[in-house]
Amino acid sequence: MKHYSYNNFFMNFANKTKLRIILVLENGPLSVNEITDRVKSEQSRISHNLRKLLQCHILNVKQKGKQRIYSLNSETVVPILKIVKRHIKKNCLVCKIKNKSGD
Amino acid sequence: MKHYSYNNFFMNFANKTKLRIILVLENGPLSVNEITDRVKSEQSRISHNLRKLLQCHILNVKQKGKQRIYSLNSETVVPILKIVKRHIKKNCLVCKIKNKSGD
DNA sequence: TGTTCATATGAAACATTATTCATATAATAA
DNA sequence: TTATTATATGAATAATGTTTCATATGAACA
Repeated sequence: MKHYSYNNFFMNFANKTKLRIILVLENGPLSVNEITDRVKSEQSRISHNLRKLLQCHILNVKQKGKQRIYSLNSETVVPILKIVKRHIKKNCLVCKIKNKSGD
Repeated sequence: MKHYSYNNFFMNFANKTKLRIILVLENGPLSVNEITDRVKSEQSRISHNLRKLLQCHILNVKQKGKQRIYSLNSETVVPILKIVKRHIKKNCLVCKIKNKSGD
Protein backbone atom coordinates (compact mmCIF):
# COMPACT_ATOMS: atom_id res chain seq x y z
CA MET A 1 0.00 0.00 0.00
CA LYS A 2 1.83 3.03 -1.23
CA HIS A 3 -0.79 5.72 -1.20
CA TYR A 4 -2.80 7.08 1.64
CA SER A 5 -5.21 9.82 2.35
CA TYR A 6 -5.12 12.78 4.64
CA ASN A 7 -6.95 11.01 7.36
CA ASN A 8 -4.47 8.16 7.24
CA PHE A 9 -1.72 10.60 7.84
CA PHE A 10 -3.45 12.02 10.87
CA MET A 11 -4.29 8.61 12.24
CA ASN A 12 -0.69 8.35 13.32
CA PHE A 13 -1.10 11.30 15.62
CA ALA A 14 -4.52 10.23 16.78
CA ASN A 15 -3.28 7.00 18.28
CA LYS A 16 -1.63 7.05 21.67
CA THR A 17 1.07 4.52 20.94
CA LYS A 18 2.05 6.16 17.69
CA LEU A 19 2.00 9.60 19.20
CA ARG A 20 4.25 8.44 22.04
CA ILE A 21 6.67 7.04 19.53
CA ILE A 22 6.68 10.34 17.72
CA LEU A 23 7.28 12.27 20.90
CA VAL A 24 10.07 9.98 21.99
CA LEU A 25 11.75 10.43 18.65
CA GLU A 26 11.60 14.19 18.99
CA ASN A 27 14.77 13.82 21.06
CA GLY A 28 16.63 12.02 18.31
CA PRO A 29 16.77 8.71 16.44
CA LEU A 30 16.39 5.41 18.27
CA SER A 31 16.41 1.72 17.59
CA VAL A 32 13.29 -0.38 17.94
CA ASN A 33 14.37 -1.75 21.28
CA GLU A 34 15.15 1.69 22.58
CA ILE A 35 11.76 2.94 21.51
CA THR A 36 10.13 -0.09 23.08
CA ASP A 37 11.85 0.72 26.35
CA ARG A 38 11.06 4.39 26.44
CA VAL A 39 7.48 3.89 25.49
CA LYS A 40 7.27 1.07 28.02
CA SER A 41 5.61 -1.15 25.53
CA GLU A 42 6.28 -4.41 23.79
CA GLN A 43 8.37 -5.06 20.74
CA SER A 44 5.77 -6.48 18.45
CA ARG A 45 3.35 -3.72 19.20
CA ILE A 46 5.97 -1.12 18.51
CA SER A 47 6.95 -2.75 15.24
CA HIS A 48 3.38 -2.79 14.04
CA ASN A 49 3.02 0.85 14.85
CA LEU A 50 6.33 1.82 13.35
CA ARG A 51 5.24 0.32 10.10
CA LYS A 52 2.33 2.66 9.72
CA LEU A 53 4.36 5.65 10.76
CA LEU A 54 6.83 4.70 8.10
CA GLN A 55 4.20 4.22 5.42
CA CYS A 56 3.10 7.79 5.92
CA HIS A 57 6.66 9.06 5.87
CA ILE A 58 6.35 10.38 9.36
CA LEU A 59 9.44 8.38 10.20
CA ASN A 60 12.52 7.26 8.35
CA VAL A 61 14.68 4.20 8.98
CA LYS A 62 18.18 3.12 8.36
CA GLN A 63 19.91 -0.13 9.06
CA LYS A 64 22.80 -0.15 11.50
CA GLY A 65 24.13 -3.63 12.00
CA LYS A 66 21.32 -5.73 13.29
CA GLN A 67 19.45 -2.69 14.41
CA ARG A 68 17.04 -0.42 12.66
CA ILE A 69 17.29 3.19 13.61
CA TYR A 70 14.11 5.15 13.31
CA SER A 71 14.09 8.91 13.09
CA LEU A 72 11.47 11.60 12.85
CA ASN A 73 10.61 13.46 9.68
CA SER A 74 10.97 16.62 11.67
CA GLU A 75 10.34 18.92 8.75
CA THR A 76 6.70 17.94 8.84
CA VAL A 77 6.18 16.73 12.36
CA VAL A 78 7.79 19.44 14.44
CA PRO A 79 5.78 22.35 13.05
CA ILE A 80 2.55 20.42 13.37
CA LEU A 81 3.19 19.62 17.00
CA LYS A 82 4.12 23.21 17.62
CA ILE A 83 0.83 24.45 16.27
CA VAL A 84 -1.16 21.95 18.25
CA LYS A 85 0.69 22.70 21.45
CA ARG A 86 -0.14 26.36 21.05
CA HIS A 87 -3.74 25.49 20.26
CA ILE A 88 -4.08 23.46 23.41
CA LYS A 89 -2.50 26.10 25.55
CA LYS A 90 -4.52 28.89 24.01
CA ASN A 91 -7.78 27.12 24.55
CA CYS A 92 -6.97 26.40 28.17
CA LEU A 93 -7.60 22.74 27.71
CA VAL A 94 -6.06 20.17 29.95
CA CYS A 95 -3.38 18.38 28.04
CA LYS A 96 -2.86 14.75 28.86
CA ILE A 97 0.05 14.20 26.55
CA LYS A 98 2.17 12.79 29.35
CA ASN A 99 -0.21 9.91 29.85
CA LYS A 100 2.37 7.14 29.89
CA SER A 101 0.13 4.24 30.79
CA GLY A 102 0.42 1.03 28.90
CA ASP A 103 -2.29 1.44 26.29
CA MET B 1 -15.73 16.41 29.22
CA LYS B 2 -13.73 19.56 29.00
CA HIS B 3 -10.22 18.30 28.66
CA TYR B 4 -8.64 16.21 25.95
CA SER B 5 -5.29 14.95 24.93
CA TYR B 6 -3.22 15.50 21.86
CA ASN B 7 -4.43 12.37 20.22
CA ASN B 8 -8.02 13.44 20.75
CA PHE B 9 -7.30 16.58 18.89
CA PHE B 10 -5.88 14.69 15.95
CA MET B 11 -8.72 12.23 15.93
CA ASN B 12 -10.79 14.91 14.30
CA PHE B 13 -8.53 14.96 11.30
CA ALA B 14 -8.12 11.21 11.24
CA ASN B 15 -11.78 10.56 10.62
CA LYS B 16 -13.19 10.98 7.12
CA THR B 17 -16.46 12.54 8.11
CA LYS B 18 -14.83 15.03 10.42
CA LEU B 19 -12.16 15.87 7.92
CA ARG B 20 -14.76 16.47 5.25
CA ILE B 21 -16.58 18.81 7.57
CA ILE B 22 -13.37 20.68 8.19
CA LEU B 23 -12.62 20.96 4.49
CA VAL B 24 -16.11 22.14 3.70
CA LEU B 25 -15.83 24.80 6.34
CA GLU B 26 -12.57 26.06 4.86
CA ASN B 27 -14.79 28.01 2.45
CA GLY B 28 -16.65 29.77 5.23
CA PRO B 29 -19.19 29.19 8.00
CA LEU B 30 -22.23 26.99 7.42
CA SER B 31 -25.31 25.79 9.24
CA VAL B 32 -25.74 22.15 10.17
CA ASN B 33 -28.10 21.50 7.30
CA GLU B 34 -25.75 23.12 4.85
CA ILE B 35 -22.89 21.00 6.08
CA THR B 36 -25.07 17.92 5.90
CA ASP B 37 -25.83 18.71 2.27
CA ARG B 38 -22.31 19.44 1.16
CA VAL B 39 -20.88 16.42 2.89
CA LYS B 40 -23.74 14.33 1.49
CA SER B 41 -24.38 12.80 4.84
CA GLU B 42 -27.14 12.65 7.35
CA GLN B 43 -28.07 15.17 9.98
CA SER B 44 -27.59 13.08 13.07
CA ARG B 45 -24.24 11.85 11.94
CA ILE B 46 -23.09 15.35 11.26
CA SER B 47 -24.28 16.57 14.64
CA HIS B 48 -22.40 13.84 16.44
CA ASN B 49 -19.27 14.70 14.59
CA LEU B 50 -19.68 18.42 15.04
CA ARG B 51 -19.79 17.90 18.75
CA LYS B 52 -16.35 16.42 18.89
CA LEU B 53 -14.91 19.02 16.59
CA LEU B 54 -16.35 21.61 18.90
CA GLN B 55 -15.01 19.98 22.04
CA CYS B 56 -11.52 20.28 20.63
CA HIS B 57 -12.06 23.87 19.59
CA ILE B 58 -11.50 23.02 16.00
CA LEU B 59 -14.82 24.65 15.30
CA ASN B 60 -16.84 27.46 16.78
CA VAL B 61 -20.60 27.92 16.76
CA LYS B 62 -23.02 30.73 17.01
CA GLN B 63 -26.78 30.75 17.06
CA LYS B 64 -28.64 32.49 14.25
CA GLY B 65 -32.36 32.14 14.66
CA LYS B 66 -33.15 28.47 14.62
CA GLN B 67 -29.87 27.67 13.02
CA ARG B 68 -26.44 27.03 14.37
CA ILE B 69 -23.62 28.35 12.29
CA TYR B 70 -20.38 26.46 12.54
CA SER B 71 -17.09 27.99 11.55
CA LEU B 72 -13.51 26.85 11.41
CA ASN B 73 -10.85 27.80 13.90
CA SER B 74 -8.69 28.72 10.98
CA GLU B 75 -5.82 29.99 13.08
CA THR B 76 -5.01 26.43 14.01
CA VAL B 77 -6.52 24.39 11.23
CA VAL B 78 -5.34 26.19 8.13
CA PRO B 79 -1.62 26.01 8.88
CA ILE B 80 -1.85 22.37 9.83
CA LEU B 81 -3.57 21.47 6.60
CA LYS B 82 -0.99 23.46 4.69
CA ILE B 83 1.87 21.52 6.21
CA VAL B 84 0.22 18.20 5.55
CA LYS B 85 -0.59 19.08 1.98
CA ARG B 86 3.04 19.89 1.37
CA HIS B 87 4.10 16.71 3.09
CA ILE B 88 1.89 14.61 0.88
CA LYS B 89 3.04 16.34 -2.26
CA LYS B 90 6.69 16.15 -1.31
CA ASN B 91 6.56 12.48 -0.56
CA CYS B 92 4.87 11.73 -3.85
CA LEU B 93 2.04 9.97 -2.15
CA VAL B 94 -1.32 9.65 -3.77
CA CYS B 95 -3.70 11.94 -1.98
CA LYS B 96 -7.24 10.75 -1.73
CA ILE B 97 -8.58 13.81 0.00
CA LYS B 98 -11.28 14.25 -2.62
CA ASN B 99 -12.79 10.91 -1.77
CA LYS B 100 -16.40 12.03 -1.54
CA SER B 101 -18.06 8.66 -1.05
CA GLY B 102 -20.70 8.29 1.59
CA ASP B 103 -18.73 6.80 4.45
C1' DT C 1 -49.80 27.24 23.55
C1' DG C 2 -49.26 24.52 19.44
C1' DT C 3 -46.78 23.79 15.25
C1' DT C 4 -42.81 23.74 12.49
C1' DC C 5 -38.11 23.75 11.29
C1' DA C 6 -33.30 23.02 12.93
C1' DT C 7 -30.30 20.63 15.64
C1' DA C 8 -28.83 17.48 19.46
C1' DT C 9 -28.55 13.15 21.95
C1' DG C 10 -28.62 8.23 23.99
C1' DA C 11 -28.02 3.65 23.17
C1' DA C 12 -27.61 -0.30 20.29
C1' DA C 13 -25.57 -2.01 16.19
C1' DC C 14 -21.79 -1.85 13.33
C1' DA C 15 -17.10 -0.93 11.60
C1' DT C 16 -12.47 -0.11 12.09
C1' DT C 17 -8.11 -0.20 14.35
C1' DA C 18 -4.95 -1.94 17.81
C1' DT C 19 -2.83 -5.52 20.49
C1' DT C 20 -1.35 -10.09 21.38
C1' DC C 21 0.83 -14.32 20.56
C1' DA C 22 3.38 -17.30 18.01
C1' DT C 23 6.53 -17.43 14.67
C1' DA C 24 9.29 -15.84 10.71
C1' DT C 25 13.05 -13.23 8.77
C1' DA C 26 17.47 -10.70 8.76
C1' DA C 27 22.06 -9.49 10.11
C1' DT C 28 26.13 -10.66 12.38
C1' DA C 29 29.66 -13.19 14.58
C1' DA C 30 31.55 -17.43 16.27
C1' DT D 1 26.32 -22.97 8.92
C1' DT D 2 24.74 -22.44 13.32
C1' DA D 3 23.63 -19.59 17.25
C1' DT D 4 22.19 -15.18 18.76
C1' DT D 5 20.24 -10.77 18.83
C1' DA D 6 17.07 -7.53 16.60
C1' DT D 7 13.08 -6.71 14.23
C1' DA D 8 8.93 -7.88 11.42
C1' DT D 9 4.62 -10.18 10.37
C1' DG D 10 0.03 -12.86 10.11
C1' DA D 11 -4.03 -13.93 12.17
C1' DA D 12 -7.14 -14.10 16.03
C1' DT D 13 -8.87 -11.36 19.64
C1' DA D 14 -9.76 -7.27 21.98
C1' DA D 15 -10.62 -2.47 22.21
C1' DT D 16 -12.36 1.70 20.42
C1' DG D 17 -14.69 4.70 17.46
C1' DT D 18 -18.66 5.60 14.26
C1' DT D 19 -23.19 5.38 12.53
C1' DT D 20 -28.00 4.60 12.90
C1' DC D 21 -32.46 5.08 14.64
C1' DA D 22 -35.71 6.88 17.46
C1' DT D 23 -36.59 10.62 19.95
C1' DA D 24 -35.69 14.88 22.59
C1' DT D 25 -34.78 19.75 22.82
C1' DG D 26 -34.97 24.47 21.32
C1' DA D 27 -36.04 28.64 18.71
C1' DA D 28 -39.38 31.22 16.32
C1' DC D 29 -43.83 32.38 14.82
C1' DA D 30 -48.87 31.97 14.05
